Amino acid sequence: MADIPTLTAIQPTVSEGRAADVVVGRLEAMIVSGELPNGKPLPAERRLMAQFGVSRTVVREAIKALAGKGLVVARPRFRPVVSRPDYDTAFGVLEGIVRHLISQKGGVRHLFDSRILLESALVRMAAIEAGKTDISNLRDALSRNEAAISDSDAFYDTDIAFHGVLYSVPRNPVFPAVHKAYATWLSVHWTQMPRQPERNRRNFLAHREIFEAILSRDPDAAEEALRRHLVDAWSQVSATFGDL
Amino acid sequence: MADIPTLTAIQPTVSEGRAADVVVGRLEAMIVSGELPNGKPLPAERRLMAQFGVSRTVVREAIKALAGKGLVVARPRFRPVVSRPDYDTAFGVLEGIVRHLISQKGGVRHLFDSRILLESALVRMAAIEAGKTDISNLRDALSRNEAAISDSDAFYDTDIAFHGVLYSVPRNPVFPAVHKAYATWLSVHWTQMPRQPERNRRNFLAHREIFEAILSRDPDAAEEALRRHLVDAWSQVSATFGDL
DNA sequence: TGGCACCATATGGTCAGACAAAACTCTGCC
DNA sequence: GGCAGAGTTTTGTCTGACCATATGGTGCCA
Repeated sequence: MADIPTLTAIQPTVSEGRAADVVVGRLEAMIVSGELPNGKPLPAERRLMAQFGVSRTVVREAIKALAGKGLVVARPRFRPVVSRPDYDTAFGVLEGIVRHLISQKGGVRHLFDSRILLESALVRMAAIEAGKTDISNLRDALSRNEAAISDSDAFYDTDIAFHGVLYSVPRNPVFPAVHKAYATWLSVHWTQMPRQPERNRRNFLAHREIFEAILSRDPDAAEEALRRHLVDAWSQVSATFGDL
Repeated sequence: MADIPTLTAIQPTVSEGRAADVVVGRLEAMIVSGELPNGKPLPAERRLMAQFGVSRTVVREAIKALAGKGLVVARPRFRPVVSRPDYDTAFGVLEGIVRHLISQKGGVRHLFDSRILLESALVRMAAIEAGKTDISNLRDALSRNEAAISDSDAFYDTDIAFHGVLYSVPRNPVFPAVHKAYATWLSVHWTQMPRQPERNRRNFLAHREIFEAILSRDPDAAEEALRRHLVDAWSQVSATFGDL
């Protein structure tokens, strides 16, 4: 045996790997158990090094790793804040690497195509089994969308919100998180596009078409309308940015 | 200005934030540009600190951050290895947090339901526009699946492979990566289930049904068969594990 | 000549202590 | 009671050091 002495003070059973990993494991456990309450700042580094019997180097590496896992959010000069793992932070972790991915050739296209496929399935589902609440949410989102036609910024927000309702239909927290991720990752291109009320109206009409197909419980028509809408949106994007 | 002196040696324009972030940015650029070749180990920490004019502390934090972004893979006592960002490593980054997510109540269920929805869309697509190659891949995967009915381990692999062909139909690198992620994250439960040839045969028949619906270019039948298959698979899982 | 054991060195992992700058806290004043 | 300022914490970074292991070369032996 004869393992690193400092480790024995922490976790005698797990005597392998880096000390930082052990600290990470400990902190993870304390976060999920609620011993470190969500939203509260982590204890100070010096307190942690005393608590775990390791040097500050190790503590800081552990915190870095936690931040990479999305279990804490760390602004530069501030105390890291605990954030219990949820689906949004999961996709938040992807942020960094996805920025690289979409900057590669075809990256945006691949991402957008995946959205088309997923959202097609969602509208089908909506057409088949949307409940009263879903319909009502859709209707509200649609009317807000219409009201914003002359204000391109507001239209952008209500546009996203309308599509967002679709992602809420399955009552599965994975999908809203996916929606937020799509909105974030694709916003770079979308917000840079020239937007006129004319375009907004066109998009609103597409939304209404989708809504009406869902209302008539016609999945094929709903999917068809959605695909037309998204393909059209894509052609706007690619007309602006050229080869992606 | 009067910024940190060590930073001026690195990146005069970006004089904000932590020195480690600057190093991260530099290394990121060197990785995507290919200056640091994919698969090759990173330069030694002491070399990097000389190159960037920072202390080893900063270099090590930068490497940690890179690892968190999935741009390098770092085994404990070995040199970190450069890994150009791709869709697989993107989902690999999620590994840590997803383990927490699926351990929460309903986590596995949410993940599996999202798979059902996505895969439904994929079979529809396959039924509509699968090419000769896709059909042939499907057929091969199916026959390998049949041949493995009596060997549960092999059956498990060919089962995953069969579903994997579905994810390859859109010719979009996002989907194979998603498939791999699903397979990884759900394997914990799947491999622990009691598996007999009887069950394998049942699953194989479901696969064949899906394949034949695709062959007959019938998206509704294909989706229907797939949903039945996956819902059945889920009932096996939940019968084994109870409340998830 | 070729393979293997062994040793020197390079490198990663960790520690201790130090200092500047920014954040936090508490106190006293208005 | 609210606010400004001083003192205290805390983070970010640096330096220098030590240990254990990975790596690479060297010489021995078959």
